[in-house]
Amino acid sequence: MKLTEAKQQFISSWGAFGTHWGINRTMAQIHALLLISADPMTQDDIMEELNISRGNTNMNIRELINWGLVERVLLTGERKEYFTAEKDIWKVVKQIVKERKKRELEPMLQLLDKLEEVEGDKRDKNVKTFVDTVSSIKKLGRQADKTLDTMIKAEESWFIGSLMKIFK
Amino acid sequence: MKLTEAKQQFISSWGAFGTHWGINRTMAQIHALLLISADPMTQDDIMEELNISRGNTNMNIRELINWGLVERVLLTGERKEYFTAEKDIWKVVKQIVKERKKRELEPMLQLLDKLEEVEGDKRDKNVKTFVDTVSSIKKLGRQADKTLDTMIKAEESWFIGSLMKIFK
DNA sequence: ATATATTTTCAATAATTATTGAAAATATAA
DNA sequence: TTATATTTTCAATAATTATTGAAAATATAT
Repeated sequence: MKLTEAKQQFISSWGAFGTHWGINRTMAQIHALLLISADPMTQDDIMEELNISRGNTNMNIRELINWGLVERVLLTGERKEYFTAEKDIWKVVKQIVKERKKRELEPMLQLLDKLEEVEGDKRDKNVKTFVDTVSSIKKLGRQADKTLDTMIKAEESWFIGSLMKIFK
Repeated sequence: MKLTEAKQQFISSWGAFGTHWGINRTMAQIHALLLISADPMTQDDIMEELNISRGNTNMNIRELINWGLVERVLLTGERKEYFTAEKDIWKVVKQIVKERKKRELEPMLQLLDKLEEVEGDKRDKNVKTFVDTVSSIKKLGRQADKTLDTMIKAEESWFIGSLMKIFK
């Protein structure tokens, strides 16, 4: 397979992958493109490569910057802005986990705390089922939160190395 | 907070949560409703509770059954079908992980295998960046795949207990 | 200062995805 | 068997989300 075709396939399937994770296709595609590009790219480069409009490109680059996955690069003597993606995949994964934890897991845990204090007699099976479900989700969620904190601080070798030896 | 309100909040935020994970709102809401309901429910019960149409309810129940999160219950002497959700949250999480691994991670790994074999001289930095990126994603992906296999086989106590002691 | 390049915004539009509801299919009862 | 209840399908429609493109804002050069 030629490089051009391989790049296309990677970008396209990374985009499709993203949509299963609540990320819009274009954002994932821009990320993919920057991941496999040796040099930083301008908005115009990205627009041309992916055949998308200026506005779309701009908004999705901003969003990638918000997620901490892409950064602006200033090249001396160049007027245009250049963009590049973090290439260390472990760092990328940790950054995504960190953001999603903050945006999704933590608010959910806060809500569950409130819901657990529902009024009513626990001898009522409807109350009991509700409270039990909420409690068990909360318990698992809190544990996930802690585990993810550990992971965010860890080196890649933690994941690649030790984990499997211990649980084999 | 009253049970009715708490239920509403739980269902609504579980639905919103789902949309960040590529699951449609209604499917997540039906799942939430069944999770916190003491007794199995019919399609009509669900339709009424969530204010959604028969077709929508039916399709999303089917999808939840495909995911292995909901099952049909036959009550003696009843003509209608009843549905109930697995209440053990650890089992639910494992089931979701299992399905997503199969549907998303495994196909992605297969693709990466192919892409890694791209033609071209690795001294060309474009080829090198592409191959290096693909390889490192693959490496992490394979490790994740193994780790998730271990998790799927494990007891909840694995997650709640040992993991933190080791990595504290 | 003015001119030009570049980035950002956002209303209009397009594309995608979810939902309805009624007809068809299936299952159970009489 | 026929009648009735229940489930399933799916074309039409609604709702949501993504994308465009041109105007406005900003930045840099002359």
